[in-house]
Amino acid sequence: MSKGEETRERILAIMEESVLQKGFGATSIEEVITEAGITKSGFFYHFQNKNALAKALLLRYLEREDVILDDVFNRGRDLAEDPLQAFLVGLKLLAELMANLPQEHPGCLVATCCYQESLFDREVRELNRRIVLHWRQRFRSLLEAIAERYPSRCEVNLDELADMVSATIEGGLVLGRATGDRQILPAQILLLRSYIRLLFEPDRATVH
Amino acid sequence: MSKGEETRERILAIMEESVLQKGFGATSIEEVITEAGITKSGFFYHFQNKNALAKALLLRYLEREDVILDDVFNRGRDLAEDPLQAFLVGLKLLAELMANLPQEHPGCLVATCCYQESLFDREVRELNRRIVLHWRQRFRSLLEAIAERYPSRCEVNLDELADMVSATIEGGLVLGRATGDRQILPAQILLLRSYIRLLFEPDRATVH
DNA sequence: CGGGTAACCGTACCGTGAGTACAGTTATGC
DNA sequence: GCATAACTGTACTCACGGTACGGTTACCCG
Repeated sequence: MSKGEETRERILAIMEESVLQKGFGATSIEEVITEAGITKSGFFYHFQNKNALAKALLLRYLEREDVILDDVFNRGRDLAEDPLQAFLVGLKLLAELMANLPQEHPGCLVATCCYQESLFDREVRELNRRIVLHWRQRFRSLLEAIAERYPSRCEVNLDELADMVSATIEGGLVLGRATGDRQILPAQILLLRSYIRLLFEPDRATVH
Repeated sequence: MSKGEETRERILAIMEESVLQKGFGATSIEEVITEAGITKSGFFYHFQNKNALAKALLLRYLEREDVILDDVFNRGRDLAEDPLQAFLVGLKLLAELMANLPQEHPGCLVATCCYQESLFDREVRELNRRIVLHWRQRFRSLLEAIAERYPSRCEVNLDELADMVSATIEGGLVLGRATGDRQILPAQILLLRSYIRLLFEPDRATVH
């Protein structure tokens, strides 16, 4: 990594932490460059403006999220070859991961962007949109494998069900952030898990 | 309503529309007072600062939300006396309501506040927290009536299940906003409804 | 109908933060 | 060792939140 890339990465890391903690609008360039040990000119050498920074941040975030989700659901697949069990394990691992996040868990950058729309240009919004559709695709493919093997107890659209995973995470983050209760997000993921079980898991007397 | 209250209300209405569309930080006092036809002095006569405005906005929002939710779930109760059926009808009505929102559906002020935290003081954040707990209470009481009559197929915590209603709405709003697809939110509410059915509805061959 | 107060207006000002301009400087990699 | 990348420094502009404060208008109440 060249020196330039290194500085750029440092800016992004500092920015991300602050944005997730305080929001995008409330994070000033000045405080970022102070912490990064550079000057304003240095900052604008790397990023045209705050918008470009947001875009880079979203891209970086997307990649990291992908790695985390890949990891969780791949481990699920390793532990159980059945697609349903694999997904359920993945959700449980995800819930555990979210429960053990270090202090003040971060929100989601996508949601942050959502509620700051006018600060960003069309390109950023389009990127935001693509991320959500990417998540849909990710979860849909897992759900398709499940639906192929197990009939669902209730007719559901797989795209919508895939969105439900994202929506649960986003919703759980909002509530967790609003209340300051970090257990809400993992609890919501486990409720989603329970729904998936009721939907696809073959009959038993009563599930517990 | 006195002239002062009228102006205050006008400010709040203009502010709310803009905040839901563009976010809190991106809505300037100047543009609000221009649209309201008053001066800066006039604005600061009514509100100490932007924070006080946010607080008033949240309170107003809470009341309106309450009216809407009361209406929807009371109508559910009127249409079916069984608490489960009443809740299911309420959810369906809510989904319909959300599907038919006029253009660019607004986000949620609570979520907006969540992702702008540092802009607000402790009082606003505390208010935000209380709103979420109020929602929990609201849905919990409906769910308790259901759980009393119907055994659940799967052990669930009623507080968490109550939160799931809020989380579904918040999550659906985020996704809808990010993608620009207004159908996501109602679809998510219907999925939640399907979960409630699977959880509590007595056995039939297959639910459709 | 007079007066007091609520509901503003006008003007001038400050601090902060985004962003621009542009010339100069240091460091790095080939 | 030299070109270029990676900055620094200084000096602005503009928008926005917020303050200060004196003056003005409108409304309600006795």
